Amino acid sequence: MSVRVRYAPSPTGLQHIGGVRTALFNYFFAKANGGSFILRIEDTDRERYSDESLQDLYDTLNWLGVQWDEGPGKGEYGPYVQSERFDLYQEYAQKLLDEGKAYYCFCTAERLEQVREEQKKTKSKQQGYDRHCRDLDPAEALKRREAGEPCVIRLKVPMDGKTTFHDEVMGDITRKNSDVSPDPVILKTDGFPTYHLANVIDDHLMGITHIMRAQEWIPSGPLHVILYEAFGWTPPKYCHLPLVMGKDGSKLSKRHGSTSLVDFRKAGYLPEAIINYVSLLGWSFDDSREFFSREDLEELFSMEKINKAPAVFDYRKLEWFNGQYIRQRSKDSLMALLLPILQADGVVSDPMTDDEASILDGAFPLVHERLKFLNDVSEMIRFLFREIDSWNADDALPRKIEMAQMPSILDAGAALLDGFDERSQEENEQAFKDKAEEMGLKLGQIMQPVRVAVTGTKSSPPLFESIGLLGKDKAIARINGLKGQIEATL
RNA sequence: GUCUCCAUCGUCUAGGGGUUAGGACACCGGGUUUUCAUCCCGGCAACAGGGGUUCGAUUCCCCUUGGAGAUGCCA
Repeated sequence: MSVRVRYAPSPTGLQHIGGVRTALFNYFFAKANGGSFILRIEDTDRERYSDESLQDLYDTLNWLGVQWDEGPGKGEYGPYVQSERFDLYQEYAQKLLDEGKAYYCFCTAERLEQVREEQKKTKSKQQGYDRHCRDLDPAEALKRREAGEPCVIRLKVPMDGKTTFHDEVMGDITRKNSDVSPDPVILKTDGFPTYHLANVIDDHLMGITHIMRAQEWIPSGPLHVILYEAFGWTPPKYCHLPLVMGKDGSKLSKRHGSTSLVDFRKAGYLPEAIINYVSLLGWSFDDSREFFSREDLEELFSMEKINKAPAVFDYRKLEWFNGQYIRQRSKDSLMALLLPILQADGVVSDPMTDDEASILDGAFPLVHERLKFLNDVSEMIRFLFREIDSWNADDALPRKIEMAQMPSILDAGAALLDGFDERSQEENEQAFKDKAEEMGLKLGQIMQPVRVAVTGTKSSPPLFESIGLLGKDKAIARINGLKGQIEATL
């Protein structure tokens, strides 16, 4: 039987690292086994549902290059949106009702709240619902329901015995039935199913062979098995993925930093960096290899190498991957990403002028080696396209130099640029060295003021290349500009 | 509280009854270099603790400790 796995997100928020990790693992597992990856939308929470979340889901998967074999509007097992399967759930819930495996419950939210309070206060061992309506006479209950009294349907969880399910990663997991959530709601007042019901029905009907999801679902594993048994179905295989944690060891969330994929996208991360890094959260290949493209993973991913312990999300390593992948990108493909950023930041015009295009072309190699995030590009090369309004004189001031010496150093720098175009890179460097020596300075003590004057910052792409791109006249003008600014303060 | 799960460098991990416990990020040092990066070289750094089993445990078992997750008409 061929592998069929699914990613079944709830469109109630932006796609985040945890969800994407689950999606990716499912996707890779399907691909590596010649199976199908199914996308199912679990939009049963009508309160929290949002169209934006749904759009974000599609955007994110597309950005990552993850394509689903079946999903909304595509495939034989549809519909793949749970709200469109509404009637199906009624039907199956009714079946459980008819067989005495589920029951109507008329308890109000207030009563439930009270029960919970009481349990908390008395430190009762019994947790959750007190099964108040479990033994209502079914005929009586039906009458009340038909009279319009709001109600839910709850599953009758066996009160003794135990339930075991096998997890491909964890091994056997057993829970006493008395410890399983006591009679959870499977159909809500609004007629929509809860996760447990919808999930089990859909996974069964869609022929899902492996359920790969985060470990936070382990506790409801036995409950789901009980549901499968109630329907007389065989549960699929389970594979619970280790949780992704923040630095403090709790489940990764917004307070740990950016977690949504849009954030990463906006911050200038490359999809290949995210894919590579995330694939290594709870999975590994061997003792040395750590670079994997999406295509590699589609081939190499294996369930056996998933590990059990939770993984802390390390932003620094992701950054490092991002830098690596930026350097791996071809000029064209990186430019295609950089140009819109430069335009949005007003560094170059839209469309670019010929001048800008040629400067940018020359600046590319400089930037390629230096970029960690795509978005850093604007700050890095703005000075090549836009004038500098004012300088930070302290930045320009080298160690062991007085501000009063700066005008003469800057003059020397400007003078050196006079013959800049006629000299080679090496000759220019030599000229600066000679001049520095002549003035009793170290090379850096003349380079730094000039660098800050020309680029506006202490750290910049190589100075001579920058001046070459900018044009020596502009460079000289900036040097004089900084000099003027300093003189005004002396 | 209760239930379940987990436990190798700070982090991601490899390994597995006998290894100098390997790699990567981060960090520190050095080299290249006009700054910043890149790049190269080197270093620091781990089997949570206690019991077993065994000739021998980091590896297998148990306990303790620590951590996490779940305990919703959210998924």
